Amino acid sequence: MGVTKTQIFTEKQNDLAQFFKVLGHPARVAILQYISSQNACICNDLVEEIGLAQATISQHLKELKSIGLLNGEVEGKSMCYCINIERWTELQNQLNSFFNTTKLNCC
Amino acid sequence: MGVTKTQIFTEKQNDLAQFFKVLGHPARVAILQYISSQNACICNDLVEEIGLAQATISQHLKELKSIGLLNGEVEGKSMCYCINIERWTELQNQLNSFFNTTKLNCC
DNA sequence: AACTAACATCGTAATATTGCAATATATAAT
DNA sequence: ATTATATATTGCAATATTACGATGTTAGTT
Repeated sequence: MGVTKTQIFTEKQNDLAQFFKVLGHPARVAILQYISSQNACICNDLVEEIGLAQATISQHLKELKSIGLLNGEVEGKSMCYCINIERWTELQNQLNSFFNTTKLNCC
Repeated sequence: MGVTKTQIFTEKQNDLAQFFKVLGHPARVAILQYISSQNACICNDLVEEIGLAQATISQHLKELKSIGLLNGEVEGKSMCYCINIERWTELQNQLNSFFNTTKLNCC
């Protein structure tokens, strides 16, 4: 086995979990924090800043892009990655909605 | 390889990522939602409700416990799992803090 | 055109996760 | 004491993730 049985869950549950999963790696948390601390961002900075190989950083960036959290623009021979504000806010709301609607019944 | 290089990240980054990671599985999202929809909860219900084997559910519950999100009390021959309200709120705040402080600079 | 810089992608090794059957444990019922 | 029920743990197979070297690709430089 080893396959997550996505088919037995709702689309919302899968989406939410997918989003959590992408944020569930310290490198990706660090990447988001670093990008947000700059006004612009060039991937090569990240390699030095984070301390992982270029290929690895590129892979993490891809995952962050996959949930729409990052926009990438070509800028000369560099890439300029930045946070997609709309998506960022949307995800924060979705997440708070999950936390709030998951009511706090206790036995 | 295959090991996450936790040592190159801060404790906060690792903690936050760990928390996201635990929530990053649809079964665990579903478990939290189901528990919250009941006043009490018995694990056996979850097996029928979620549709995974008992061993698998037990494993997911263990991970949710590992970040302090669930309390488990013995109740007769059953277990009564419930959400740890304090921890729940604490995590929600931590998470919003991450979203808010990760400023929205864009290029 | 050849060269360089900045990524992206591929291939692969190491490790982690998922899921379940089998088994262990603990409590209640008979 | 034996049996039944509920949950935890163990062991294992299948798959996913992480990390990186090697190689591709694309855009600027000489």
